[in-house]
Amino acid sequence: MRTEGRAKRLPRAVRERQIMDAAVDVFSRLGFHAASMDEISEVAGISKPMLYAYLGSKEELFATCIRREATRMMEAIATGVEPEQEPDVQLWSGLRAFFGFVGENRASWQVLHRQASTQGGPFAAELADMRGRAVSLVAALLTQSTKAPATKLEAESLAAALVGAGESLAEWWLDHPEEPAGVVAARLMNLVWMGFGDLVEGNVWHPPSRR
Amino acid sequence: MRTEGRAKRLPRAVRERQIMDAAVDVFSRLGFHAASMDEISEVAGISKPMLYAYLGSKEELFATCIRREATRMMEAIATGVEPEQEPDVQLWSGLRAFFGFVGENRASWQVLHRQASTQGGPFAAELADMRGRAVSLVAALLTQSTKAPATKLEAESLAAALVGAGESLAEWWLDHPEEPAGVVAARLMNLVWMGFGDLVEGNVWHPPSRR
DNA sequence: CCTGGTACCTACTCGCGAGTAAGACTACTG
DNA sequence: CAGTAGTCTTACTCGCGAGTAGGTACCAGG
Repeated sequence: MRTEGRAKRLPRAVRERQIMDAAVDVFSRLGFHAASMDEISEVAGISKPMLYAYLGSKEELFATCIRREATRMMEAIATGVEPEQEPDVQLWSGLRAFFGFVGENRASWQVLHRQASTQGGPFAAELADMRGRAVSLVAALLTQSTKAPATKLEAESLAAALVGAGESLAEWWLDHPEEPAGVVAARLMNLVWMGFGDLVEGNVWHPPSRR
Repeated sequence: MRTEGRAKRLPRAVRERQIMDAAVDVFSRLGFHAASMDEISEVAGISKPMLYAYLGSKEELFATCIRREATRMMEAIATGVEPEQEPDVQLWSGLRAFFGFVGENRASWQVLHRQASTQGGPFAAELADMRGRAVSLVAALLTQSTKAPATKLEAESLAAALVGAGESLAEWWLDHPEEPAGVVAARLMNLVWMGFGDLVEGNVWHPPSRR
């Protein structure tokens, strides 16, 4: 708890990471507009001019946050899924990785999705870019697994719906933190793979064996 | 296009509706924080003190907007679905009513969902309340249609997932306005009723006969 | 034609937050 | 022990937006 005095001298790279962490924290709690550069600098443990010297304007800082967190998340998902497995297993791994990331990085998800999507301009574009990558991933998975003659466009739109459902469920999850990640992921898996039509008949999907 | 001069004298009730319409418009375009009372008053065609005299502070005004739009939407859905039909048909009607409303009232949906959910405090509570009503509706539908021994809790959570998926798809739709409402609704219907497992086999859901 | 009440206005105050000017402290390099 | 490059600060300016004081136009009923 420092309140006064000079901050310890640190190399630029380290300071920049501290500042980014503070920024993600504050943006996620307050939103872009309500967050003030004063508060970010205080949380980061430095003074405002440092902020401007290192990360530029408020908008630049926010965009940088989005890019960093988006990259972190896509990497988490990519390392969680192995391309040679069955389609449903791949989807299952992807969902678990996704919800795992969101669960352990609520702030990241907040700033990424909730904040970025409500501020217009370049921020939403940044987010849309990430979503596009996710949709392509799922679409490829679907195309690969489809036996029926489905068009590329149809796969794309279904993938978009699934990604949307995932985003939404994560959003919902933020307000119901008591549920474990695995349960939420399994719920979505069942919903999108089996459908209500099967579920009300008692047919559920489960992962093949253990692990 | 008035730019100067006095506004026509109007009874209070009429003015209040004009102001609410303007507020929904501005809040949806700019978000709560970025929206200014000056701009709302200008769009409404009156001066700022009128705003304060009639609708109170900025926060009160925003909360009033949310309540009004939430009520409008729930009514639109309720009138669209007939309780004596088959479960899947009920769901289908509900989805069409929902996406129909969102399509014809983008601004309402923006202020309702995107804005209300990002501002904390009483706004999110207002929204959560509406979502709760929607979830109960769907949960009842599911419980009624289930033959398997599903718990109430399971129905609730599945309903939450479905409502979440709907919210999300509507959200996505805002950024892809070229799609017609019926197509988006059908997509979600297929996804949640059939599931990918069926869809990749070529099994799709369709409404029973025409209309 | 006066008298009140309601709709409506111009023209402020005041705090908050983005962004900056100008300099002070530290540490390494010769 | 200079000199210099990079870190860090205090202490501002300045505009914008929430909320208000103190009126002016307009329409009743007497």
